[in-house]
This record gives sequence, structure tokens and C-alpha cells, in this order.
Amino acid sequence: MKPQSPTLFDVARRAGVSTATVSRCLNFPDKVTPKTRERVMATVTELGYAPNFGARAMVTQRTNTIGAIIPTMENAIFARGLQAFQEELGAHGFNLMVASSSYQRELEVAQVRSLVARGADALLLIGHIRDPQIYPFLEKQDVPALVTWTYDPDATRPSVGFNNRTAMRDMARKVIGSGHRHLAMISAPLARNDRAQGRLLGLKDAMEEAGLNPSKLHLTEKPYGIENGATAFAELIDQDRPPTAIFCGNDVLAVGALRRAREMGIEVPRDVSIIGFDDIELSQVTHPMLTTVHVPHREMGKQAAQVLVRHLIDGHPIESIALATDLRLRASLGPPR
Amino acid sequence: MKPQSPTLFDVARRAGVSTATVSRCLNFPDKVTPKTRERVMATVTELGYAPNFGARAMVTQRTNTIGAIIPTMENAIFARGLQAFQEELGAHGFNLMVASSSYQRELEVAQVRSLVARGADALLLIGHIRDPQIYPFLEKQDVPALVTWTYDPDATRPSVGFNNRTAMRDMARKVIGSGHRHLAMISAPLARNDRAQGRLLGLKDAMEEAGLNPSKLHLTEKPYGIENGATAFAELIDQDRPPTAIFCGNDVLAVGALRRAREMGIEVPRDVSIIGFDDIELSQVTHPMLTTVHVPHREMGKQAAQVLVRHLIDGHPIESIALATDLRLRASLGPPR
DNA sequence: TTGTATAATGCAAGCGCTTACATTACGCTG
DNA sequence: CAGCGTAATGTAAGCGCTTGCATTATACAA
Repeated sequence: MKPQSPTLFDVARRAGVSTATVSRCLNFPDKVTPKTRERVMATVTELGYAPNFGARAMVTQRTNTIGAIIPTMENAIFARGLQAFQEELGAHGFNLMVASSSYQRELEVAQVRSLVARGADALLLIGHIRDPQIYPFLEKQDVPALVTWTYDPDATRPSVGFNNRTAMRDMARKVIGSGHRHLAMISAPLARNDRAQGRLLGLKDAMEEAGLNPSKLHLTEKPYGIENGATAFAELIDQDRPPTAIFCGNDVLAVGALRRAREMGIEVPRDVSIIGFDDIELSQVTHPMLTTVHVPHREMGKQAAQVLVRHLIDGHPIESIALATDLRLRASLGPPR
Repeated sequence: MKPQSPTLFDVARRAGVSTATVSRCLNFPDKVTPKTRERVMATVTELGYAPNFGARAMVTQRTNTIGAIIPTMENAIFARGLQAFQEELGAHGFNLMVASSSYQRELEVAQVRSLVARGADALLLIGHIRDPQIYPFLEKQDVPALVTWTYDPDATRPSVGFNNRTAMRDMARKVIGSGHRHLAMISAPLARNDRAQGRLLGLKDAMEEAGLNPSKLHLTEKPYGIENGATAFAELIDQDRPPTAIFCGNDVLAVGALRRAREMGIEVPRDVSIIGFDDIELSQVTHPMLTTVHVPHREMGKQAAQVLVRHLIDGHPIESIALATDLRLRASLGPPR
């Protein structure tokens, strides 16, 4: 069968000491005579010993591990924020375990259970909307959770993020301010996605303010992906009274729209303005460059990590943090024809 | 202090059965009377019980978890391949734990130890080059590892990936075949990156074949990033005899180059051809569209998962798989001026 | 009713580790 | 060199779970 991997006991026997000594050697090196320490350490290397994490966690009741569940790793904005999150955690001696839910409600529930079972000391979650059973479960397990990628002043749970609604509203004001009246939006699927919903609401807020009828908004929902943005653009533009400005739920969709516009011989921003959201690097390589809402993804990941670490270390309460977004007005936005 | 989260014992007591019964209830539901099962399950929900993974792993010696260490999550190609890897694992009842090494050798060692300690049944690693101590360690721990993102016929360890060298050579042949003689390359940092090294070698192979002196190649190394591609392009083009074709280590660098070209008023491909590698979605939204080497990232992730799962389940040996790449000749490549 | 085969359940060991407490070794002082 | 204080090390319990084996309940036949 599988040759057992070396255990504390193996090391102890080989080094001629007790398991307690080996354990101390590893965890509190100065509690042990230099001579013994050397011998033990040598044995550790020789045997290729690695402490069994589960066993340790079982007795210490701590894993120094934080779990994160993101919808998908394929979306660059999650990847970027998470990378920053991990870096900050690492700086404080914490580890990160990532799982992805593929935007599926049940899968998220399963991932939460899995991460908790694996001993996550805390959880990072994206957005406020999820299976409600998750919260009582986390409470019973006494695992704190922090919501990110959104900041909702009305939400009861703490979150570190930005206000999707006001961010989009500000952008929409600007666009409307430059004369646009016929608006459309290519949104990410709205169901169970409060970030997408917030962005849509923000746009409608601005329309209302400007005396436009929000129900006149041409709305189409498309999953994340360049190709989908292209398809949606074609749909929207192929109408009797096509919009003069198209808001996109994220930059990836916007880039797809931009591409299709070029393919169709529609000039941006002369014929139509296109607006993104996120300000990923990509938005600066398109031609024309994309007008978009800048979101401090890395900063968000970093701050989320700090909040969690503070809580875990000195019991500091988990606080909400609202991060500012700002508008990046670039060439894809112009006055309507 | 921290209120203990519920244990098997708590559930057992509350449901009036033994821990063994609860355990069976969870793992082999049909080994238990429907009546008891119901009662136990209700208690489980009521208490918000989640089995302690570490404890379970300790006794079963199996975690059904596979660890993956990637250089960074911020690179879309890793994210994409990994997502596919995870999906395939999930289909076979395995979980994924991801860690990122930030391209740092020591960090990778630490992550390997960490994942092994956490009970990873197997490991997915990127590329062949790493701290050599990792391999004996994995052997002693009896944790199989699979290398991906590259396939090197000369390597002793199994890998699932593609041959970076021949892929780039084929592309270079094509480019040289269309008349280019003055070549340059914007490579990812070569140190400890066999994929990058392979691509460079492939380019040199083709030069040699064509009677060009490989040492005449203008080479510059830049980390992953659009901005870096732009900077590198400016450097290369600003020479006495600028290259007529610029190979890039990946699409992201290429896109940066493309952008800078436009900014500098240099027309692609009339003034200079630009070639990428990876064929990420992005390469089709640039203008002109990017000529690049298509890599089946998702397929690679999927196959890697299958190899590992087969090995873990029926002891099937870990085999190497070479995946084919192909050329996507698009508008960014043209004949030299 | 009793006996028996079988299904359901319980008991208890042990997975690899940490740590409180007990024991031993060491270095001094008087 | 005895006696003591302190540092180093050892002993053993127990973290939460699974599982082989022992025990008890159940169903059915005689």
C-alpha cells in the first residue's frame, strides 16, 4: 500500500527524543537545547517530514487560514482583488484557500461548508446575495464572514467595497449631461447578483433625475465574456431607434461591444458611445480607449484582508469600508450625433 | 471564549444515538434506518454541524483534495486552465486548493509544504523548473505531482501540456517565411521559467534553420503586463535598424506593443509585424487582430485533472500528454516593408 | 412462543498532533 | 559534594472523526 508519510513519532524515534520535543523544536525552537534542535531538524529534513495540518488544527483550534469564495477565477477583476487579498494575508501570517462557485447558489453553499470544514478561520464572500441558510450556519460555526466587491449602506452585514449604484449613477449623470437621451445597457445577468443590480439601479437613478423614463432603457443581460458583449451590441444597435450611448456592466462586455461596432462599421463615439465598468488594463488598449468607472480592486482586497486579520488577531469588530470609485472619461464617450 | 462549533458528539447526544451512527448517517445513509436518519439529519441542520475535515482526513488518510500552485492568479491563462481543471476535478468528486507563488522560488517551496500538510492527495505544478528539494520531499510524502503548461520530451517527470519550443518555432518559420529578417522578441523574464525559455529557443531554432544568426535577435525581458509590453516595444523600435517583426512571449505583452505602436503612429503590420502567444480572447479585439499561437488552456486543465484522478482512483500511472497548439494568423502579421 | 439470520446500532481504538504536568538533567552555591 | 533552582525533556490526555467488531433489535420461520 501507500507508504505512510513520516509522522512526528517517526522523527522522534529516529532522533532519539520524545514527540513533545520534536513538536517544541518546530514551534518554539528556543525551548530546546541547540544540540537537540540540530539533531531533530536534521532528522526532519532527512525524513522529509511535514506536520499534519489537520492534526495540528484539531488541537490548536486555529488554522490561520482564510477562505474565499469567488464566482469564477476567469474574471480578471476577482483574480486581481484576490491576489492582493492573499498578499496582505501572507504579510500577516495567514493563508488563503480559494474556491469558486461558478455563480451557482448551491455550489456556494457547498463551498462554504467545505471551507468551514477545512477549518477556515474566516470567509471572504462576494456580494450580499446568497442562500440565506449560509448565515445561520456560519454563526453556529462561529466563522466570521466579510462581504466584498460591494458596499451597500443599507446592508446589515459588514462589507468592504464600493457602492455600485452611486458609482454607476455618477457615470450616467456625466453621460446624460453630455446630451444622451437614448440609453441602453448590457448588463451581467441580474439574478442573484447585487453588483449588477446596483449598477442598473444607478443608471436608472440618473435617468430619473434627468427626467428620463427609466423603463425606456434598453436592457439586455449577457454573461461575462467578450463575445457576449459583441452579440449584445449587435442586438441593441439593430433597432428602429438605436441608443446613442450603451452602458456595459463591465469592461469585458464593453470591449466586445467596441469590437462589434468596428466590425459593423459603426464609429465610436461618433455614432454611439460605449461605457464600461471596472477599468481593467484592457480598457486602455482598445481603440478608442474605453470610458469606464475605475474600481480600486487591489485596494479592496488589501483592506478586506486587514479587516479580517484585525478581527482574528485582536477581536477588533469587523467593520464596513466604503471605497471610492472614480470616472475615467476616455475616447469611447462623446456627445450624441 | 470562542463557543465551540458543534461536533459529531454533540449531534449524537442531541439525537440520542452514538457517534458511530451519526457518522454512518453522513457517509452511508442507507446503512441506517430511515427513522434514525431523519432524526439525525434534522439535528445536523439544527446544530449547523459540519464535519471536521482534518479529523476525517486523519483517519481516512484521504482528502480528495488536489492542490495547485500557479505563479499568479492575475494571469488569465492560468485562471482559465485552472477553472477547467477544477471543473473536471469536481465532476469526479475531488476538490481543488489553489495557492500562488508569485513567481518566487522559496514561496513555491513553502506552498508545496503547506498544501501537502493540508493533505493534498496530489499536486499540480506549472513548468519544470523549481527548487530541486521539492521533488525528494514529495517522494517522501508520497504525493504525486503533475507538471503542466509545458510538455518537454526530454523531461523525466510527467507533464501535460504543449511544447513551447516547437510551437514558437513553427510560428517563427511562418514569419520568416513571409520575408522577415530583422527579428526581435519581448519575452517574459527567462530566469526560472522554462515556458519562456522554450519559446525563445523555438524562435532561435527557426532563425538558425533559415540561416539567420540567432545572436542577432533583439531580446528584451519584461514581466507580464500590458504596460510592460508597451515600454518594451518603444525600446525595440527606437533603434538604428528596428526589427520588422516582434515576437512576444504572450498576448498581453503583444497587446501592449500594439497599443504603443498606435500611439507612436507606427502602423501594424505595414511598418512592423507583432506576434503574440496564448490566443486569449483579448487578441481578437485589438486592431489589427493579433497573430498568435493558440494554446488549448482549458483542454490542458481538463486533461491534467483526468490524469491525476485516474492515478488517484485506480493507481493508473501518471502519463505525459502532449497537446497540439496551432497558429492563428491574423492581421498583425504581414510581409516586411 | 422460540430460534435464527440479518440489519441496526454501539463501543472503543487510533489517526498525528500539542500541551499541562511530571520527571530528569544541569549548573550553581554553600 | 549535598542541595537547590531552573532548564530540558518525557508522559499522556485529548482534539473530532471513522470503522472493525461486539452487541442489540427486528423480522420471519418453525
